[in-house]
Amino acid sequence: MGRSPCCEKAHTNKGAWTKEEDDRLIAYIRAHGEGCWRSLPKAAGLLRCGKSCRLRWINYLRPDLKRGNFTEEEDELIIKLHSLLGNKWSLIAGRLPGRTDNEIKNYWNTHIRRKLLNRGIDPATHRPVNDNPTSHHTNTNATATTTATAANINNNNSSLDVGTTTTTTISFANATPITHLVKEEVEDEAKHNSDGGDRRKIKNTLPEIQERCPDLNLELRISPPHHHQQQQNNSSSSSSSSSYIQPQIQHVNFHHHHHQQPLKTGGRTSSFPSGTTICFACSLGIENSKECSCTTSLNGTSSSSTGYDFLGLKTGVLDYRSLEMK
DNA sequence: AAGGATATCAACCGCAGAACC
DNA sequence: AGGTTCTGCGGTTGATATCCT
Repeated sequence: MGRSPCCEKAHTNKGAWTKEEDDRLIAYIRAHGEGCWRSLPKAAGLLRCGKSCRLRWINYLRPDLKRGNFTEEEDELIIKLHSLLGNKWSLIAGRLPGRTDNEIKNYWNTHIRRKLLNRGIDPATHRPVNDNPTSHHTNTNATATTTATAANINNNNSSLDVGTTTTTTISFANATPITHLVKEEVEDEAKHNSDGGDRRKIKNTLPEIQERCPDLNLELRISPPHHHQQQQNNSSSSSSSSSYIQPQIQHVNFHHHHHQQPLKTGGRTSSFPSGTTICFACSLGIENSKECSCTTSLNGTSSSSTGYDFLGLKTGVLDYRSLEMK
């Protein structure tokens, strides 16, 4: 597949941006909005390649960037997300409002890696440095892990047959040996929802999607698609592979040590046990998105103030249809 | 004060999927 | 269907700042 260079390199500036270039870019995007990066430099009167403009805007000039030092909470969130997602910086950044993937990537490489090493944790595997991979499956902890994991696979049905309401619950707590069970689902979700789509890298990081966060227990329930989705598939895709039901990740159960009250959701709205119905999209800070089906938000306040789109519900990477907190 | 080592982070590069034609 | 373009991603580089001797 041939491709032309993204710009006339001979006529473009490189290196650090000047104040004037920044001003031009900001002014242009304010007037015309983002997008069409290839044609933007010329239209904005910049001697830069489109990619460079995009990067400058996204990583530095965007008005919603937070800047400043990372907080301890952000540190810990990055560590947890990295333990789940690996080097998927854009996904991690999607859960840290005001932070960019580049910023987080740099921060990881310069600060957090060292921080974890000082704690005796391998930043690549999130395991103790002296816990070599070959011994992992044979030590006593690993045995216990396997047992616990098996117990956590709560499969209501032995198969994923068409027409059944099979749900498989996978707990990420102690979930190392069952990584392969969710690997396919996450990869599928990621490849459908990742904007840039980079399966090459997803493959590289998926083996790391396993429990390394002792206080964040993520459970995935896998079951056939929702009824409405099947209808959608039937109507929109004449070449649907009806003999093959793509398993769906249905639930994420957050078992957080400090949050014992249940938050059960179903579809776009969720209900507290008391019967209070909340909008799932609102509860996750995406009340203005197309996912939002209500006009009110949790507790009458804009949940976007939380800023978090935890686990990709905004970006759609992990398009869980319901969320359950225990 | 000098200069070498190390840390930081903005920017670049190449790749790959999506979208378009 | 296949070629081309656009876009976004993660890895890497290199300029600058800071620290250390």
